[in-house]
This record gives sequence, structure tokens and C-alpha cells, in this order.
Amino acid sequence: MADLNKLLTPLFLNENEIRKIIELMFFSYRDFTSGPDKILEKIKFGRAHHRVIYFVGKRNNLTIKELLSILQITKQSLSRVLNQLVKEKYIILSTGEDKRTKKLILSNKGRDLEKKLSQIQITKIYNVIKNFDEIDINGFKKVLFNMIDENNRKKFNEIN
Amino acid sequence: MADLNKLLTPLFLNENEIRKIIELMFFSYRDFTSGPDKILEKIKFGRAHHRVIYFVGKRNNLTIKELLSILQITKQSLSRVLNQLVKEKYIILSTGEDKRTKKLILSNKGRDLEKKLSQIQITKIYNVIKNFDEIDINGFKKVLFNMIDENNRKKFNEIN
DNA sequence: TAATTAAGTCAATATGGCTGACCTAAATAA
DNA sequence: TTATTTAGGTCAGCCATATTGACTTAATTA
Repeated sequence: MADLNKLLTPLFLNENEIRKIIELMFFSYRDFTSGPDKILEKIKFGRAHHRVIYFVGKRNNLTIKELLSILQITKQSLSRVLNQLVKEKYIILSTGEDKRTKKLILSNKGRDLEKKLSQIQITKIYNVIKNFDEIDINGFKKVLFNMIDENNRKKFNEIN
Repeated sequence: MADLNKLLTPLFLNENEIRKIIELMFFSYRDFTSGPDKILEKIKFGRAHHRVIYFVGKRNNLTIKELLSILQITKQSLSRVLNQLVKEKYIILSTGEDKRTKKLILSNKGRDLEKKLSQIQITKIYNVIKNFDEIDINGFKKVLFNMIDENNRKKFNEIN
């Protein structure tokens, strides 16, 4: 029975191999975020500020509601971070056609910071994937995409 | 010149494609950790407890120093989490041959919790990768591994 | 007109990091 | 053998990021 299982189960589905993936996720995510973190620290911001700036930069005229839906945090959590970004003029608010809503855009200052932060991650990714075949990169993207919960995959597709 | 660049630069190295990877990292890591987080909450533990239990479970007789080197946090940060785990008997301490050191092992209780938490992530990964070819999974692992800082790649190899 | 929605705010709480200062005991180097 | 280094621990204070719950205002929609 054990032998039969060995024949039927590919090596990469073994628990030990899967545990390696758990660790790869932990180490890679930590190192992936460490670069921007250092810059944010200097201006007394945190990773949460980066996320807000990133998605506002990506989707101009994002509303608060849409941002909350992407970040999946409470509005109280977003509030502190967003108020700081608005106060320090990284983000500009305007009223939407629906006057209950607010639209968020990056100022030039915000755009500069966004580029500075994201460039670190872009460069890191670039330097990794430039050495790989398209087939490896596609495998990477496909697997990572499927690690996302199904309802959030839709969100990823919506913003892209 | 622009046309020449287009010819020379593969599509997957475009900034927009790389930004998708940034987002895939964010969404996948968040959803990857959300499962264990829910269980941990019930017993008033956090993600930091999971990490400690995970690596102690992986490497029996780990010392504090080695654990700190894997987690890359300060001993003051580790202290609070580890003391809770020892007090609640998830982890058992013993003295090493070098009597300055301490060795950490999981108790049965700790082993049970470790399995319960990791099983969620193992199952999630299993359900994703079982649908892919080995070539995709290898691409995934290779790219993720290279996202880790070089000195930490050594650590990953040491524990595996 | 009533109900819902988008946004904002106040307060309290938890988790997980950090720095700095200081201590003990054991091992190792001068 | 004494001096230094190493492993581990602890106290105190600080900060960032998240949570829940309760409540408000203004605008839209049923």
C-alpha cells in the first residue's frame, strides 16, 4: 500500500516538499517587503501607507469603498493611514458624481513616493525573472494566482 | 529606439507585468496566512506563535540563537511569544551540551497545534499544485526561491 | 418619507515589532 | 587565570497596524 502510494503520488506533492513551499512563501515575502519598509521608516510611514499609495496610484479616482475592498481592512484602520497621507499631501481627495463618495488620486509628491517604493520591488522582481524562461515565470504566476482565495482572484482581475 | 526596445524586451519584463507580480505576492500571502490566523485567534495566539511552533517542529532541538536567526526578530520580540508557548506547555526547554544554550522541542500539545495549523496551509498548497504540471511548480519554486535575499537562501538550504 | 449607503469619528484593545539598558552564567582567548 | 565573548533573559517604553463597537452626517434610492 505504501509502495503503491509512492508510485501514484508524485514527489512534489509530498508533505516535505509542500512544507518547503510554506517556507519559501514566508522568506520570500519578508525579503520582498523589506526594501520599501526601510524607506518608509525614514518618513515615519509604514507598509500600510505603501499599500494605499500603490493602489491609488494604480487606479486613479479610486473611492474609499473600493480601496477598503481591495485592502480588506476596516475603515477605522484605513482612516489613520489615509488621513496622514492626505494631511501630508501625498493623496488628494475630491468628491465623486455620487456626492457621498470620495475619489482618491496621487499628488506629484505621492506619485514620486509611489515610484520610489515600487521601483525597489520592480527591480527586485526584474532581476529575478530576467534569468528565467517564460515557462518558469508563467508557472510562478499561475501557481501564485491560484493561492489567492477565489473571490479575491476576481478582484485581482478587476484591477488588472 | 522604442521599437527596438520592444523587440528586445520580452513582454513579461514590462513594468505592468511586473506590477501584477507585486499584487500577486500581496494577495496570495494574505490569503495564505488567513487560515491559521483564524485558529490562532481562538487560543489568543498570533502569527508569531505559529512561526515559532513551525520552525521548532521542523528542527528539533533548535536553540534560541538559531531560531532568532531564522525569524530575524529581536530576542525581546521572541521572548514574549516564546514565554507564552513555554508557559502553556506547547514548547519544552532543555539545556544543551553547551550549558549556555537551550534546546527547544514541541510537546505533544505543541505538535498537535503545529499539525492543525500547518495542515491548513499544506492542504491549500496541495489543492493548488495538484492541478499543475511539475514544470509549472518548479518554475514557481525557482522564482520564489530567488526572491529571497541571498544570505537567507543559505538559511533556507540549511534547514532543508 | 423611510431605508440604505458612503464616509467619518471616538474609544478601547491586541499583536508584534522596535530600542536601550542591564544582568547572569558559561565558554573561550589572551 | 583572568579577561572577553557568547547565549540567554528581563525591564521599560515606544510605535504601527490591526480589531470591535457605537455613533454621526449627508446623500442616494426604494
